[in-house]
Amino acid sequence: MRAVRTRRPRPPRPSPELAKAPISPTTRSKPEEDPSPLTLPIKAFKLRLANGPPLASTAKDFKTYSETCASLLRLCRAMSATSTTMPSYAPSSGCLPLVLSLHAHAFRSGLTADRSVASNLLTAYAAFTRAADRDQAFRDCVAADAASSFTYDFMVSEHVKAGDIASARRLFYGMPEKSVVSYTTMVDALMKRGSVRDAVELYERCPLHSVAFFTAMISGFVRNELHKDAFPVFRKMLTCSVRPNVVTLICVIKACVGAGEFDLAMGVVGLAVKCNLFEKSIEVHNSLITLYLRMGDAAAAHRVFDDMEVRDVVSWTALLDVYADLGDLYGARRVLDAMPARNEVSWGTLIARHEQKGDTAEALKLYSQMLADGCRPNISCFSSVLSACATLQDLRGGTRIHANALKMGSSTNLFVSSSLIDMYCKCKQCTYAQRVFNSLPEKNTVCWNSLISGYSWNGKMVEAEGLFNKMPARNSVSWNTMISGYAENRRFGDALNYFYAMLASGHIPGEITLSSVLLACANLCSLEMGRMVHAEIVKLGIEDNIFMGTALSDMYAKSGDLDSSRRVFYQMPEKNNITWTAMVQGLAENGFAEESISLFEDMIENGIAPNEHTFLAILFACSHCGLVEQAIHYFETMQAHGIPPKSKHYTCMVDVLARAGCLPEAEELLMKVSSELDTSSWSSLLSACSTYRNKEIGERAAKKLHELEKDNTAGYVLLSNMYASCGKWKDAAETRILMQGASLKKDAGCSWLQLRGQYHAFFSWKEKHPLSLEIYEILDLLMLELTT
DNA sequence: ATAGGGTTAG
Repeated sequence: MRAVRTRRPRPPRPSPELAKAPISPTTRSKPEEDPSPLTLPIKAFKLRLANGPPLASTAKDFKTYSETCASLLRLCRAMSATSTTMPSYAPSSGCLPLVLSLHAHAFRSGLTADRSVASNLLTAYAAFTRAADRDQAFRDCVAADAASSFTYDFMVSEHVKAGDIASARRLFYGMPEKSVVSYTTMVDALMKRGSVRDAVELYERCPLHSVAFFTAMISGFVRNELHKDAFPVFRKMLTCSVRPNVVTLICVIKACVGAGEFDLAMGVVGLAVKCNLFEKSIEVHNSLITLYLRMGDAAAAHRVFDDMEVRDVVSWTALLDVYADLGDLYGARRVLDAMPARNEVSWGTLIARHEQKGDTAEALKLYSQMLADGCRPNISCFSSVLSACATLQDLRGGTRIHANALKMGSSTNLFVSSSLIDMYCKCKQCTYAQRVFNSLPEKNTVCWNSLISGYSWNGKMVEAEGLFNKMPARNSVSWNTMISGYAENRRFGDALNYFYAMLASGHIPGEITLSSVLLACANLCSLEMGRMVHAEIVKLGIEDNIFMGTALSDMYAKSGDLDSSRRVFYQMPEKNNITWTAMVQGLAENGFAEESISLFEDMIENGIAPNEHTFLAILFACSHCGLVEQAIHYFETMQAHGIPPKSKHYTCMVDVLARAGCLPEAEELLMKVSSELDTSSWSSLLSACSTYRNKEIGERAAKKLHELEKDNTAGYVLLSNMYASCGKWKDAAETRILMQGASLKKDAGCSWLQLRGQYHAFFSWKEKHPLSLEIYEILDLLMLELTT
């Protein structure tokens, strides 16, 4: 024990001025008026030590001292909250010596075993974060059989606060009589660590009840996103006639919101009204705002806000979210400006909403404004703003935010690092992403998924597959990532193989899985598999889902089963512009050009906004019917809709004109926009030149094509064809030789079919199918059957 | 024991 400096050189006499005497050297230079009444008891106590009778010599006296000391300590703790602005309030500035002195005295007097003294010493040392002294005091207590239930409860919560759940657990199981307080502490700690199973086990074994205990379970389930599990606890609480309080109510409402159980929520609110629970609680009102918002009743949410007598930042932020949820980001911004005080959550909400709505640039701008406003970004904010950088592929911005996160110590947070991995991958920096991933001390499935998805986004399926095989635990997102990754990289067969593996692993496919699988089916023209997926969708009861319907209708159209495609389309209860576009396109590509055009007109009449893909489909339809006038009309309509034509649209228009024989017009259009076009437009013109035997334009087109792309085999073939069609056999032959000289070969076209899960490809000349001899024999037999 | 915001798949 250290010697305690309790006496100052010149002990002040008790007099009115002395009440204002400085209590420690650090405060001596401070202005005499003290802003807080908190220091007064400490001064009084110091005076008592300085001038009063010697310290207590009996347990009773000592109890008075130690209790005084404990209450002083509570004051110190309250003041230490303001100790950053006022250093003299820091707990070390005078109280600790008092405690040490009291402890020494108690030790000398053999009073450490007094229950009250022991527990006050314990709390005192805990307040000064002197863990070793605290633990010694606890051991003294136990040895002297002076440990009360409170002592144990306190120590359990001390260990929990220090994050030492193992010690807390050991202590808890060693408790002679477990109190409901310790049960509550343990359950809460376990829930916060995500050990839901352990928490539930304790809950089921606990013979005692209290509001806090039940509430801790409810909030624990909510924290772990197991909203539905919270309801039985609430029900049990009511059957045990434990009255819910305000905190319970808040947690239960949150559970209802999370589970989407709004009827139940209204029942709970009714109950709360009956119990008079939410009269003047700001917190309950705040949670009501969010409840009504999630119910889709923005007006009611607003009313709750308006009716509140006192509002805080949370109320205002919830209101901001009401506006944002209605899509009124401008209104949300106005709320932010009108708020009496903003914090990082208010800014973060607005930023997240802009990011979600796709206004990523504005999200980044708001982020800078937030920093300028003096708010420190938190985990959520980093996540959304990094996500914005990912969509913008803004590597510089993303790196800067990475630096900010590093500085704030948030870079190893799993939410932030998942976003970082995603951001670096979207910016084509897989190495950095991998580095972020490697630097993580602990990884969760989301990080793994992010990196896998990042590699597949960059077309690196080998790496993606390697990670997928290595990861310790997979969820359905992991499977979806692989399946859609293969579908995106046009490896449709692999996508289907992963789908089979997913089913075998016992994961239930969801909308996302099935839409990728349908995309694969559509591209493989695998009608059989597509029908199976359709059946699966009906079985899962999600056939009315707009994504499912669109993907199904598209799959049938691409597989050539237009009847089924139409049936799905017309039975859909809800359609969006993508649904309509897919159908228009399906009809166009299958040669139902008139029907495609009339469906497009229906679409416009129904007020569905066409997009660039819709127009591409309709131009395609026109080109196949030779409807030049119509095509020009739609081409102009498109621009009137504010959709700038892209190279594919020009290609299509050139194709329309060229097919109809308007070769000079086609060439003129091409020359006008040539720089933005890809080579296919020139190929298309060249091809038409061979049909219409136009040698002059054809040669110009071929020249242009050659300039743009030296290795384009199609160009040589087309040119050669054109010469052939004009009867210029010599030129045709020379072109072929030229092509071979450039060591180019025409890519072989092929067709394929699926048989018992295996794909068989058929080429026009090379690489004969291994069974081609047999196949042709059968074919001959069939032909014979048919003709006789 | 507590209200407001967040990451990966289409």
